[in-house]
Amino acid sequence: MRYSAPRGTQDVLPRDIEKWRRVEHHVRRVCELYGYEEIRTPIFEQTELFVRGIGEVTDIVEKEMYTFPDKRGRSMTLRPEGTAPVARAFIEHNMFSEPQPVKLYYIGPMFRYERPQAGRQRQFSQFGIEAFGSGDAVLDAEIIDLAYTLYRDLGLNNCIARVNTIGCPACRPRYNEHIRNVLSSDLEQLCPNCRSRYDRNPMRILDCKTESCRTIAAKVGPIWGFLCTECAEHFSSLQDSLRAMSVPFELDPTIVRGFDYYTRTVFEFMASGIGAQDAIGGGGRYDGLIESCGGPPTPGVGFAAGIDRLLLAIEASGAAQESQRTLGCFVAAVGEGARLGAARLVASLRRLGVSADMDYMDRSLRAQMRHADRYRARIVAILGEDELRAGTLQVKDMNDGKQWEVSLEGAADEIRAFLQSAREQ
RNA sequence: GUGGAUGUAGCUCAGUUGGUUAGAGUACCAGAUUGUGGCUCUGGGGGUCGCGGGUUCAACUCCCGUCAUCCACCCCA
Repeated sequence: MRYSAPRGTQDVLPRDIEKWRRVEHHVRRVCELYGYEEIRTPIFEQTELFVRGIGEVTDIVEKEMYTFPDKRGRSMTLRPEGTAPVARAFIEHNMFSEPQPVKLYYIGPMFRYERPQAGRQRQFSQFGIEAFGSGDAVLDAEIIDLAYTLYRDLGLNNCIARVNTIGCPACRPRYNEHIRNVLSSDLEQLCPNCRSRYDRNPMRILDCKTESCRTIAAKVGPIWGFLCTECAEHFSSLQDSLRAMSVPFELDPTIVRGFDYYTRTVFEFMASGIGAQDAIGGGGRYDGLIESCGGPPTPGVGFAAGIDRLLLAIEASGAAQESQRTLGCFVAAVGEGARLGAARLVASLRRLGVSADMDYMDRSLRAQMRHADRYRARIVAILGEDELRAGTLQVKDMNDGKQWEVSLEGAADEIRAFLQSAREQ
């Protein structure tokens, strides 16, 4: 039996690891630059947390969760997103008694049982940020600015935030009512999906991709005019803040987002050239979430982005480089008697902080040189019977081919010094 | 969950209207007068042709099923 990685999962091989580390590095750097602290939550939670947090009638909860019973029969679920677990931790550790707002970020694998395709895996990596405790629209803008800054730092230019508001439980029903009124005569023309949305969640009709639905939905018009005064103020304050921060954005009334917990601000970032799954980040405000997860009424805003898709977008936009292993010193041993001496030298080099390696395949000197070259070793130290007798070592600079002799005693220090000065040039 | 495309060496792919021991490039290993890398040359190992049936004298090739991968729908990061 030959095993393969489970459907929708992938191995990140050594040659690609540098790309991942680079993105993860920038994520951590930018988040901390903006005052967010890392939090790590479990990879699985009680199923109930996601059902309550994300919403019972969302696609994620209805058909995409990796749910399993543990040995005591309790229903557990591999986290499909990061916000609900972080909200749970916020409540569990009484963070509402810490200085507000509490600004957290996370990064790690998420799981959704879906058919894989370009930019969509069953296990995928996501990072996200959450700010709890403040309802200030400036904070919403700060988060969009953080995302924008990160994309720029990763080399993703022409990234623009598409921003909208979806009101609050006070004013949204009026807009939903409006949508139903406008579309009541066109019900027959809508796709089956949208027909059921008409009753359950009419706003979702606005971001349907079906051409016919889009033309029909176009006559609904944006929510702006239906907002309550608080939501309208919040929305205009958000735009003022974005402008003050010089964050480019465009208003897009079709952005409505998929989770139940969103209120007021919602936004998305798209990339081009990475396939049909082109959302590389999105988020919004969720003032009701903490309460619905069992905590005190606490406002919050957040954002999440898929690392895998960022990588695709970086790849599509051009410069991405493969990792190459490099070695400070390869020690080539000739003859059985030299092997021990080579092992001793390799060990001392490593203790001095010089990356070093040797041959373990009983190769000829020629083959060892070839390998040193493939390992991209800067220098090769050659130790044979002659050198052993004389207590010396041949050292060769693989860049210019120059070779010289050093005394075996203190060779490690000399090699280290050479590499040091070579690096400084 | 639905639809389409594709499965031949580690990787990228050839393989003629079905016809003998299934090929190339690359990667890997070794060697090129026995102690020196990149370039070049030579040789070598490596494939139950995804899997299971069927048609046929004969199947990598045709048919059915199945599994996997990719792409798209749905939805999202």
